[in-house]
Amino acid sequence: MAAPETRDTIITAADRLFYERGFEHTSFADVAGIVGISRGNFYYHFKTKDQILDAVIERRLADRRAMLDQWTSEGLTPKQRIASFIRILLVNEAKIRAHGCPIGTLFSELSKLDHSGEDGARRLFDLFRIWLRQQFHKIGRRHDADDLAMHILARSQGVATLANAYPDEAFLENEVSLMLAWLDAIRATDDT
Amino acid sequence: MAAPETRDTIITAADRLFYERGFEHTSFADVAGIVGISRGNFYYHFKTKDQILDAVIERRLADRRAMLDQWTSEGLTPKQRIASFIRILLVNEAKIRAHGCPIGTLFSELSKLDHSGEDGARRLFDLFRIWLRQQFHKIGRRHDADDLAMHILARSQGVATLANAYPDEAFLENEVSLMLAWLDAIRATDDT
DNA sequence: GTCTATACCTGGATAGAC
DNA sequence: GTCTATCCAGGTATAGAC
Repeated sequence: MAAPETRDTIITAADRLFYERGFEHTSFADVAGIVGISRGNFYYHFKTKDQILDAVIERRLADRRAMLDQWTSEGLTPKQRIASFIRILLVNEAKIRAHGCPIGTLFSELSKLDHSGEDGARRLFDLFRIWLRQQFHKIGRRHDADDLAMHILARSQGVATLANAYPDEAFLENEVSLMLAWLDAIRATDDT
Repeated sequence: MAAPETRDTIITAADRLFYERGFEHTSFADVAGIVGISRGNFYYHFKTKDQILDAVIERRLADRRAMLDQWTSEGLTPKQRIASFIRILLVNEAKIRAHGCPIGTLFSELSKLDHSGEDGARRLFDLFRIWLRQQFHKIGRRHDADDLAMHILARSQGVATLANAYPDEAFLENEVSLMLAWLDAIRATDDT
């Protein structure tokens, strides 16, 4: 039963390196070095680099899904749940300043590679988009729930990008406050 | 006098490919193929790949600077100038849907490579940030001009990222409308 | 399941002829 | 200024021993 453990360790290491250095810039040697196995052994667990990417995306999907599920089952109101989403920027502040958003930067990279994994990365956006849409729907914003979801997703992405470009400034905290204020001002009435 | 032309053509081709495929994923052979020269000839014009990157960044800086200078000298009000900035998203809509923001995606990539060019890419953000700050300052927002500049920069970045992820949706136009409405509501009074 | 050794290719970079 | 030929490093992937 040692194999699954190694496989898991590889995914964890690859997940980290893909985030910190990017997918293409990360080599098998890099991952193998961290895991402490030989490059040859790698191919016992993953046939190609794309397979590791797929596994990393699945891992990220599972992680995020678990997080959203927890918020959903915690007895929070929909608004409080959306606030939790916004506060991800604060919880992961140090990493975002250093490497940007793990979802946004991965998508951006794969998009340029015209890589098939682009679809996988988009599923990460979809996960949040659909979940956010549901929350806005519950608030009563039935007609523009998706627009609001996309709006808050975009704001988060932009904040992550600029926080990465200007990591030593108070910008990130300021913007989170603005987003929470925006959320607070949301009323249970549709635009139309 | 043929040399400068070739050099210029190389920069133009590299600029396009770095945007469409990313810096690292673009090879000398790719650029040479478009320009129509041999790989060897390349090194007469640029000693290293980093030198091409520097030239591309300088080119982008000059292009954007010229655009901002034009708006500044066109007799527009500061608000109208900021609106012009926001409408970049519409002017370049097709490209943004296909490849994201040329500045944001370049920065994101170089950031992960811990590349020295990261500083160059940040200068592109700085160019817009300082210019936007000046416009908000002229409106009368002396105390939070920089915050407002960063806010609109971040919004633009986020919109570009998500428009790239969901290119076939009306999202981009919706968000531009929201940003213009936000701008319209700005009053000449400081927060403090 | 893990190792070493190695094949093979791509891509950056150099040398030197024209 | 442009070319061809070539070197070399790094990276994916395979073969086969242990």
